[in-house]
Amino acid sequence: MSAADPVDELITQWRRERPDLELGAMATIGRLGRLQAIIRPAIEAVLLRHGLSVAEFDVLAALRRSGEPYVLRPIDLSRSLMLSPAGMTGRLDRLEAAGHIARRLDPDDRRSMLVEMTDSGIATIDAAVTDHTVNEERLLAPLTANERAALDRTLRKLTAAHAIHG
Amino acid sequence: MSAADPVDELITQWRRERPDLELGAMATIGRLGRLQAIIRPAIEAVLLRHGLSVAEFDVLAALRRSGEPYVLRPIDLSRSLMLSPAGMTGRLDRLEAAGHIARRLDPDDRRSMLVEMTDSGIATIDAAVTDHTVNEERLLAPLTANERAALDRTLRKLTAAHAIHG
DNA sequence: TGCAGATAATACGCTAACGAAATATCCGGT
DNA sequence: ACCGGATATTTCGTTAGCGTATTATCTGCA
Repeated sequence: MSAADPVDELITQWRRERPDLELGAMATIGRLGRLQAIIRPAIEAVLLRHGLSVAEFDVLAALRRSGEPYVLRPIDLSRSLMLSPAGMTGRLDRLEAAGHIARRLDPDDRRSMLVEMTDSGIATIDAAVTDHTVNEERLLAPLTANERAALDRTLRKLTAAHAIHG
Repeated sequence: MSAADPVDELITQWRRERPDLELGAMATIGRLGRLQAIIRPAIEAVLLRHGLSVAEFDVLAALRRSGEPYVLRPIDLSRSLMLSPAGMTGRLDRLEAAGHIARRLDPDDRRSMLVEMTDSGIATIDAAVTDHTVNEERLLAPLTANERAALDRTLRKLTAAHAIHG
């Protein structure tokens, strides 16, 4: 229990001011947020070397994961990335300007567009995801294999529990 | 390993397209992000009942934790909330308009302001944090006491490891 | 066949953050 | 005592998201 931990400080302050509160969950959820605050810039830094923001990476990754011919509709992308359709329009505009994707009309549905990756987009996402996975392994490297497995199991259990009832 | 888990789907797709990648960390970090995506709206919903956004709650909470007389400088708030000074100006503007804080000149440093909570601000944050902690306990309720303790230990170890070297 | 309601993409206005610049003030070394 | 660099707040311009409205198109039912 090193006192240098910012979450411990926060909890200590709350306990002094509001000794009536149950603070265990606040501590753990606080650590969760703090971990994200550490991880996120570390991930951004690696993607930036490939000229990508996390937002752009996510779109190219969704296209790459979908397999050949790397074509999806904007509505599918917005759903799979949990982004509003309006927000997806903006992201696609930026990716198109960067030359990573191209938009064409969907021959089967004239309401819709088809988003396809360019050769540049494919090369960029393949190089970026290689670095990205190495980086993510590095970020979890302080944990033992057992700790990592337990963490993954616990996170899965939590997300599953909340996915069920909401 | 229920196939309904969106993270499992994502990993399965990547494994098919890029069998050369080490994907374990991506799965765990993906679950971490997904958990945040579940937790965040649940927290927002509770705070909204008190008329607060998470951003506003964080400011009032920092003031409340600081103890009597609930006064801090904007620069201290911006540092402790990891927010730019410009962003803090905006948040304080909104909290002032809502009547939760008041700004006055710092008698000891004329560059600086002092931010103090109003009675309304104190009443609001005390009610909100009570509900908030109950809500956070509920969010972790699917886990056993052992799982919660292990999760907290692991998160602490990870954040500590990265705080040291960066 | 034709029409009502659903659906896809985009445009628009709003919000809230950031970085940089401006302004005012403080402080340490000479 | 003074001056140069540091510090605190705010303003400004930019960015990127959201929700709503708009336009075009599709689909199912009478």
